[in-house]
Amino acid sequence: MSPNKKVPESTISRLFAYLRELGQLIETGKSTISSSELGQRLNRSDAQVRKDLGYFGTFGVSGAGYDTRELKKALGKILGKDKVWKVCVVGTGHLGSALLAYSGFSKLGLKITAAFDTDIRKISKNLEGVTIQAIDELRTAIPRKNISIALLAVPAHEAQGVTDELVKAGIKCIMNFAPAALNVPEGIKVKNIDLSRELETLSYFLVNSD
Amino acid sequence: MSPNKKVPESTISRLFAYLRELGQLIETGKSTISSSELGQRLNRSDAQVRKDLGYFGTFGVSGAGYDTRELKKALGKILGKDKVWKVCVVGTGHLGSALLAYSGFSKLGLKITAAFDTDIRKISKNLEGVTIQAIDELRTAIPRKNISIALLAVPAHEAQGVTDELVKAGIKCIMNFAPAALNVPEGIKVKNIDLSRELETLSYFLVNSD
DNA sequence: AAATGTGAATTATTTCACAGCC
DNA sequence: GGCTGTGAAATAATTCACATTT
Repeated sequence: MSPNKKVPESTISRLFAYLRELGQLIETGKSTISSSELGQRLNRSDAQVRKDLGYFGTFGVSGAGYDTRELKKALGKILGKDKVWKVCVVGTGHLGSALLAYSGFSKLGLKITAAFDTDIRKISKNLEGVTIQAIDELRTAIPRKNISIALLAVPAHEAQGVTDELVKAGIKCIMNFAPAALNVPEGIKVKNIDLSRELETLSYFLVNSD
Repeated sequence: MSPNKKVPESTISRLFAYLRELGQLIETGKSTISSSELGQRLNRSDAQVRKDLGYFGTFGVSGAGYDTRELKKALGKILGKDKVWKVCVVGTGHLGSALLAYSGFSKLGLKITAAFDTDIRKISKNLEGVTIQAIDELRTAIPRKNISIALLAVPAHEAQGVTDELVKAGIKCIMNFAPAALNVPEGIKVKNIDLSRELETLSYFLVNSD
């Protein structure tokens, strides 16, 4: 019952929210939940919850709802939470360092395994248990360590160049924190997190809210 | 020619990208640009660029394209970049501190004016030029300092409680970094930045990409 | 009775395509 | 000829509504 129809990215994102909520529900001893209650907790409609789940199969019981434990297990499987993916951080400036210091990765099924920087002075320094390597080593280190995700935290003008290197090294996913539009070949996933832009959009709301 | 039709949020977000690109184009001495070239630089179609701009008026010249300087000025006005908005940070843990340390806010038209935390040991400490205040002071400090944006970087279980306080204090926008669904009254803008979830979604891609 | 699963309807967003202007 | 502005068409996402199951 894998997705035969294309699944919207927003659905995937919500499934992770459901998964997290289910974890909490289980902790509080709840063994069953309806789509409407689960939706309510996350400010979503019951229909949306059911539709989202419907992309992947049938998990509920008519009249009763969903078994929290079962659904959590099923979602975990679907979303790849039963695996651990290796991650590297590229760029160890302000943001890169903050990412390296973030302790929540293991709970997300991610493991930071390498860090790269162009700044010669930083190389071989140890940051949060990871030794910073030169960017040129990325090409060999990524396949050797079997890293599939790169967190790209370099300045905008370096982003495309580094991306090309990452692609050559065989990276599968890039989470791009630089305010730059990256070009990558088919089959490589780029997720853009442009915090500045998100912040800026608030000012539009403020201008147009009176 | 203000938005008579509802403008998609995605359009607003792209307009900021256009604005930024225009800044760079002007620096390189480009005085005119077509929708297709601007789009190309940002991996967007020419039609999308024109449609986005079309929500707010007509800025181009048939056959010639857009005057970079004029368009930049017009977009800046539309998007509220000619104003400065005051911001507070709530929660001065790992992420909150990183936000306080981020130096790019002024370029975004934002000014960090206050910081709040529940941890008594942190109160009255100075962080990046801002004195940390107790959460209870938020209620009076926000209206007094005319703060309209809150960056919410508290643990998930505190998020709703703090949000209620922020709302009472008259905040207009909340950028929520906690993995929690916030309830706010009509007219208040919440922007959710759930970095964990974004990271998690990559693992779904990896599971389903072979 | 309660709640699922799902086609159909609705709404939102993007792309197409072309008349009109410079 | 090149390029804008914009209705119309296509595509995507969400919501509705209801037949069906327990």
